[in-house]
Amino acid sequence: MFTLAEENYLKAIFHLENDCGAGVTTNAIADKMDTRASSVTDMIQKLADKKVISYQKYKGASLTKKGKSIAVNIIRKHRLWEVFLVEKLDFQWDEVHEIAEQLEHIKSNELIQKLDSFLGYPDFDPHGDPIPDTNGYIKPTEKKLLSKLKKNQQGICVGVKESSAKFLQYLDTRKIGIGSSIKVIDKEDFDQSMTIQVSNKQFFITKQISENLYLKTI
Amino acid sequence: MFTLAEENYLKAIFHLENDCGAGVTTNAIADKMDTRASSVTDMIQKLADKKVISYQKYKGASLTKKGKSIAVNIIRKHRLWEVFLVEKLDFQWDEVHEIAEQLEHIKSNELIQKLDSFLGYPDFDPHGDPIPDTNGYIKPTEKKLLSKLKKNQQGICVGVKESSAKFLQYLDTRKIGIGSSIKVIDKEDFDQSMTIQVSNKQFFITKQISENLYLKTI
DNA sequence: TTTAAAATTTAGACAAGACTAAAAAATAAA
DNA sequence: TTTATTTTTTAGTCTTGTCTAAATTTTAAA
Repeated sequence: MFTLAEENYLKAIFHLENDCGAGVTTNAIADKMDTRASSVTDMIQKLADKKVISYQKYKGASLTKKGKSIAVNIIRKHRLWEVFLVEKLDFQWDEVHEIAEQLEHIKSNELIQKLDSFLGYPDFDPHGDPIPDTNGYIKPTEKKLLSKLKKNQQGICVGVKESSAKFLQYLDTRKIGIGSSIKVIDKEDFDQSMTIQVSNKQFFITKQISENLYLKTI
Repeated sequence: MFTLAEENYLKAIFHLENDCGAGVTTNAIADKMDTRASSVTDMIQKLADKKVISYQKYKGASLTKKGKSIAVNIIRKHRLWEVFLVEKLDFQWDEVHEIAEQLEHIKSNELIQKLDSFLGYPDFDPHGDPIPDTNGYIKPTEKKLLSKLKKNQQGICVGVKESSAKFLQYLDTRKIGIGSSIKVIDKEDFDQSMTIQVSNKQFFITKQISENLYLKTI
């Protein structure tokens, strides 16, 4: 059985490995977990003892099969709870992350199986992230960052990379959400800023925004 | 903010104070929490510093207004989650206690308010225990232990005192549940054992059973 | 390639929450 | 009321997870 702290480290390492490839550095983890490098070293040594990560001094860490399976299960729980909060309890999509951070640590396989069924076996969470199945399988999705699109290309918004409340609220005020159709009207080479069209309205957005919106192109 | 351990102590003290009157002894708490008296002493000193219990050396502890309010809120959360698990996720009443023990510590007032609304503002949990309202008010119920009834008296089962899975399963196999009509057919003075009738069937039950079933007499 | 800077690890300390063993206080029995 | 027993508290230790400061290793720069 794993402690709350251990579970959070595993989750952080999973996300870092996913975003930046294998071999996660101590500092990267410290940064993500908002803690000190020395604390991270302590913990990854403990996790290596437990065979959930492989680790060599000064060389960074990466999840073992077992570690990955634990991490994916936590992510599965997190995303299912987010669906519950939005679909059943009428939370907004920017309000659910923190609560799901707590709920993801509740230990009961039967609970998650029943919750999944109650929610109708959803495929995606409210931010468009795929929900791993019972076996930890994550359906690969062909999604593209809005920032990668060229002038006149368009797509459907299928997810957000960042899911901070502030960013999500920014999107809300512009009526951008999962399912929105977005077209690049103009793109500035110099700073990657864009003019986009979302259902008849045009917006000017910075690179910071376009790098955090996932589209499915059509 | 209170830690998980602190919350569990407050809850235990609340229940003990409710069952046996004010001034809860160190040993009683140790017993309930399955820990050592010395650990309890450490904790109640900390809780006294935080003004959630009043405590004098060797004299036992009792909750302050603030402590009681925290304890009741945890109990409110526990019972609402139990309703959710049984009503929405189709758990049996003997399966929900352990999961609710975890869920009761999730911190979000909005979550509980929305859960309450989602469940239709239930008054009782699946074991017949009243659910405190937002202000911590617990509706007083006139319920009586089955063991207090005399021969030929009867009532409706409105709750259980103990809610261990084993006891609840015992009741299940005899088709006794919340709402069951129970009549005392015979009572043995010597050991307080009883013969009771539940919808046409008669059972022999020991004192240990009758002391854990609450009835509303009619 | 040697030096400087950055990243990582170790050493030692601390708080929370538990434990054992021993001391002190309260209660029950003689 | 004095003694014996039970209850409670204190003292000291342990584990988990964190921290700071210092030492070590790796990487980047000159």
